[in-house]
Amino acid sequence: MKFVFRPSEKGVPQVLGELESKVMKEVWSHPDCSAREVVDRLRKERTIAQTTVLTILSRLCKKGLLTRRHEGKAFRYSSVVDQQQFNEMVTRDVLEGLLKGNSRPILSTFVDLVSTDEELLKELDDLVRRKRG
Amino acid sequence: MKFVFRPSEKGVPQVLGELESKVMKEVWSHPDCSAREVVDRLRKERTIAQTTVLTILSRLCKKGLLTRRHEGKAFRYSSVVDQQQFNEMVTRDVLEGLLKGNSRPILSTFVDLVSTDEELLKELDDLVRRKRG
DNA sequence: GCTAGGCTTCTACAAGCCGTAGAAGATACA
DNA sequence: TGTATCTTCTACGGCTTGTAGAAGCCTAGC
Repeated sequence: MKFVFRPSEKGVPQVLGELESKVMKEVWSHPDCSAREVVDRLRKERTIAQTTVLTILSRLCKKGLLTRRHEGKAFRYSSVVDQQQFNEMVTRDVLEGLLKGNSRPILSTFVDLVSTDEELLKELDDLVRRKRG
Repeated sequence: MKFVFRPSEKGVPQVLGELESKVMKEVWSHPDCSAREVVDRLRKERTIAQTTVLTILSRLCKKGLLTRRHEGKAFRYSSVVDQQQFNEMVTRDVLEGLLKGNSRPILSTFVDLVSTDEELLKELDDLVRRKRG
C-alpha cells in the first residue's frame, strides 16, 4: 500500500480519510459485518446515505484493506489486517521512509523526543541493549 | 506548517510536490534569487512556462517556506528555513506524529529498523546512554 | 510623458483523493 | 412476479499540485 501520513492527525486518520477511518474501525470491531450494519452504526452519530458507506467500503477493498464475501444477495466485509497490524505497517513504512534519508539526524531527534518521558527512555535503552546482546 | 508525509518518496518530495521540491532546492542553493533565475535553471532540464514557476513560488510563499523582497520591478526569493532545518522540522513532526499514538510499538519497530545497520545501532546506543547520563 | 518588454497576478483546467449521494441495475424471497 | 434491499455506476464539490494563458503593472529608455 502506498499512502500518505498526516502527522497533524491522530491515529488511523493519519493515513485514511475521516470517514474511511470510521468505517475501518467499525469493521475492525465487528468483523464479517454487512454494509447495512456499518451504516446503522454510523447513523447513531449522524445521517449518512447508504451509498456513501458502500462507496467507502468499495474503496477500502480496492486499497487492499478490506475483503468481502457473498452472503445471500449482500456482502460481508472483513479487514485484511487487524488494527494492530495496520498500525505496525504504518509505523514501519513511515520510519523506513524517514530513515532512507540521512539517518543520523533522525536518531538524535528520536532520542530527544523519547527522552521527554523517563519510562519510555528506559524502555528504549532496554531494547537497544537487548539488540546489541 | 501542516503537511503530509509520503513514505514512498525520497527526500523533499516526501513533503512537497515534485516541482515544488525542485524549486525549493533551487532557492536553497541560490538564496535571494529571482524568479527568472529559477526558470532559467529549470529550463536546463525541460521546457516550462515562466508563469508555472511563478505560481509555485507564490504557493511556497503562502506555505511559509519562502519569503520575497522587492528589487526593482521584480522579486527576490529566499527560504525561511534552510534545507537542514527543513529536514529537521519534518523529522520532528513526523516522529511526534507517530509517538502521539501508543509509543511502545514505535520504539521496538524503530530499534528493529536501526539494528539492520550495526554502526547506526551503536550510535543510537551512545545517544541513549548520553541522555540517561 | 509614453511605449515596449519583462515581471506579476488572476484565473483556469486536469488529475488524483476523499466525502457525498442519486440513479439504475441485480437479486432473493414472499 | 413483485418488491424490498443490496450493489454498481456515475458524478459533483473541495482540496492539492502541475500547468499555463491573459491581462495588468511598472521600469527603463527614448
